[in-house]
Amino acid sequence: MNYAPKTENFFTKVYAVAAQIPYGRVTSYGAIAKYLGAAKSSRMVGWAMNGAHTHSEVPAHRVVNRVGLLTGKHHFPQTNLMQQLLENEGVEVVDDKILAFKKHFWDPSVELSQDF
DNA sequence: ACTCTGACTATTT
DNA sequence: CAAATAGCCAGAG
Repeated sequence: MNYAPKTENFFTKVYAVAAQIPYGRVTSYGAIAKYLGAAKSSRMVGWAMNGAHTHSEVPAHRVVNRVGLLTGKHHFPQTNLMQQLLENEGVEVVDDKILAFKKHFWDPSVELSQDF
């Protein structure tokens, strides 16, 4: 399993993982990148999310940076949408920051079977 | 082919 | 503890 973040294959994996984020849970770009074997390519995860809007099953609002900050909110149709969606799922968000982030954190490397 | 940019992160000042 | 620095790598002009 040495996943090389070559190209689309990497994007596909990102979408596959993001799509499996449970309701009311959140994860980070780095966590996904690491799960895919590209911990250093966390940026690519974010880049992938940029095109995730074409994938209806990819809840981009559940993906935040490592401290639970809604850094990607500006990429949503509405600036507040990301926070609204999270709050709607029971995730407390204040000032673009997820409260008790660790509590809602969902680590694919742990929750998932690491088996593609 | 080159340069700049970016939904990131870890490390060092 | 806040700010700067360095890796990272794919897309766009």
